[in-house]
Amino acid sequence: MTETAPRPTLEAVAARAGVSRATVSRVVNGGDGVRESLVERVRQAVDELGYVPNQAARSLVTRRHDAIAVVIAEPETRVFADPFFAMQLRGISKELTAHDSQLVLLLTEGRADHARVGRYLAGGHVDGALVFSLHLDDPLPGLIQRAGVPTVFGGRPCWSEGTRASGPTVYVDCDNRGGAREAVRHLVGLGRTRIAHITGALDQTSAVDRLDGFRDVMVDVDRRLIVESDFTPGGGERAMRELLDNCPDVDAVFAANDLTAYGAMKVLREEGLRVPEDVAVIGFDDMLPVAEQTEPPLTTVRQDIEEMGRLMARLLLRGLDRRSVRDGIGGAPSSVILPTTLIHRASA
Amino acid sequence: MTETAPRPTLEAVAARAGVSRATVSRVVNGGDGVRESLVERVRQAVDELGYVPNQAARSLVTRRHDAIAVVIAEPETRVFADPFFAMQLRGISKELTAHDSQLVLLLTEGRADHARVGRYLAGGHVDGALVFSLHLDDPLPGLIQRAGVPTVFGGRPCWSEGTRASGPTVYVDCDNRGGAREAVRHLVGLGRTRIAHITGALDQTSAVDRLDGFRDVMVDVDRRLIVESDFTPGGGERAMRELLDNCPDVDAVFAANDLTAYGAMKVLREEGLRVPEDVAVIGFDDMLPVAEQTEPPLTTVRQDIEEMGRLMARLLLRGLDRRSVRDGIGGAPSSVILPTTLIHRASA
DNA sequence: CCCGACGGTGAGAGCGCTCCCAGTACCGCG
DNA sequence: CGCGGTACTGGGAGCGCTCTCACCGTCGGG
Repeated sequence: MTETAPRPTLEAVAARAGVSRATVSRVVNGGDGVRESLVERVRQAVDELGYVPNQAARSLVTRRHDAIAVVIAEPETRVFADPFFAMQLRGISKELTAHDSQLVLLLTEGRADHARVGRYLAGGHVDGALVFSLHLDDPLPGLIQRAGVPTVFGGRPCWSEGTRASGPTVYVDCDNRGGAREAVRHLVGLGRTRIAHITGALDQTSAVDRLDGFRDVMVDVDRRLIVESDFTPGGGERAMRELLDNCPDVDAVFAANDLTAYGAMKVLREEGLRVPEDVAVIGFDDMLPVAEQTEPPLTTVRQDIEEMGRLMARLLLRGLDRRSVRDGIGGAPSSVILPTTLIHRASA
Repeated sequence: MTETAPRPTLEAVAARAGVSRATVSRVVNGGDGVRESLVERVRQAVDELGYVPNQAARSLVTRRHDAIAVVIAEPETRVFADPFFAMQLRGISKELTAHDSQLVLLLTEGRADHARVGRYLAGGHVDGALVFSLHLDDPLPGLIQRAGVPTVFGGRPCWSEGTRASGPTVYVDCDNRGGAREAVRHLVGLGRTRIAHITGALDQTSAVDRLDGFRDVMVDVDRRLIVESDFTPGGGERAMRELLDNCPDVDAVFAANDLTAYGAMKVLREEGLRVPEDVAVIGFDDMLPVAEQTEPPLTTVRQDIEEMGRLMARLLLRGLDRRSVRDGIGGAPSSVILPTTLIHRASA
């Protein structure tokens, strides 16, 4: 807790370098159109004084903040169990850093926080927002778009009634449905016939899409082979038990994510069933710490989470740049669906 | 990506309410010393116009930002495997929200980023900083303290030579050493005699402190019973293998954290050893998703991670408040060591 | 030889807000 | 009735920066 010293201003640098404020400003912002000898002199003055621009003053006139908000709306404890957000954040952070922007993190739980987030975003503190983890009937996306902040969503947002915004929605997602299809087809190719699906939390589009992918392949599937769950290991355990009770002849499981698969495999082991001999298991996400640690290692659908984060940031920043050059070349950025890959390990 | 509308200014609100800018400002900042009827009128004008103060303009004059930086310096991928940071962040976020402050997240990897972080903090963008995950010989803490930003560290920082700052250092940590002692004593109480320790990454004080705690109890321990590791599940596996090779008679393991314990238990199971009958295992952290999912459920030393985060934020904010009231009552806040609790589950 | 063009440079006007200080109205009291 | 307070309220300066625009010198072309 040291005392902060008063910081030198542009004026001070100008005085020391024997030039005007305007010239120093030009140098600090790139130095275009300033004689080389002067640039040098100003640079030196900046160094000597340890000058750092005052961001508040700068924002006041430029109306830019070089900061974007990351909103994670996760009322549950899933955030902890799941390295998902950490990886996305890492990707976002990298991209923003490269663009000299800051990351303002807004964690919310419960609706009460929504108003606060809406107010903050509307307050023009940031240039844009990256929004995650939306659930059905969540008023947040509507709130945010109404706040007029450029936004990119992580995962296809689902709109609750009437909150649907007018403008185009930009989001980044992976090909949940296609990935699921590939996983299930792999199980079919293995000769499995009683293939089950443990779903994710169905108030999220990712879970719904994966279920749809499962259904695409297993058209007339026995209803009891689809068990609703919630993306957690505990949920996976419960679902697997229910599955074994109802369909003891199940010979393959496609779980909505790796954590769920982990829970399911735990139950299978407890029940003395071998993976993959008796029951083949496939997960989703390829969360390394989980997928590689299971016994046997988990076959799973890989999505590049960090890349998704990076892409979201890039899309947002590109949109901001474009806007600032008065809608230059090309239209607004549009959504991106990243491909998935099936990673073959031992569990299927 | 909607277009942002021009936002109303104080002036506009003043005009609408038929008062002066100063009065509106007073109302917006609490409304003390303004006639009730006027307050009402101004409030209404604010609502009608949807006025939100311009933070940049405000910061420019007040020199406060209502934002604090959270610096996570984690070059490795540990961040992903470990819900640790997510939980701390949650705690910090809660506390900051309650104080109307924003959280600026600075993720760094590698020394190159350090300069950037130093520059950012020195740039006076935030009122203070919360810094995590320091390793030995890390120049970051020195850099930060020299930047003159009020800082609270997460975990006892270790200073590399010569970077030690002059002022007092404030940090929040749990009682790593005491917790370790309690765990090991518990194993002793169970009648175990060949008690091993798998350490964490010894370039972090938490790992060193836990090792010290182990040594406090196991004074003349067989050197081979201490195996250096790195806080990861994979590291735990390797360490456990080494342990079994060198000391097949080991009958208890105190692992530096739950993840390591998990890896160790995996190897024990593979080797056909029963937990806790043949080898008792204790972890550290009580990371719920891990500790409750192991087989058998893990006995571990619990630290309240979210509370640590919250406390760090509270300490920092308190320091800032105090400073602003010109060093009012009491001195600067000092470090806090939180107690740990041994959670008895089935593994020991 | 004059004029316009052109690369540099500096003066000055704000950006939207807070805060100091001067001003106004109204009260009670001598 | 006037005076000193008390309780508000408004005017204005100025936070540190960017950006427009006027200005200066230099150069080339007519």
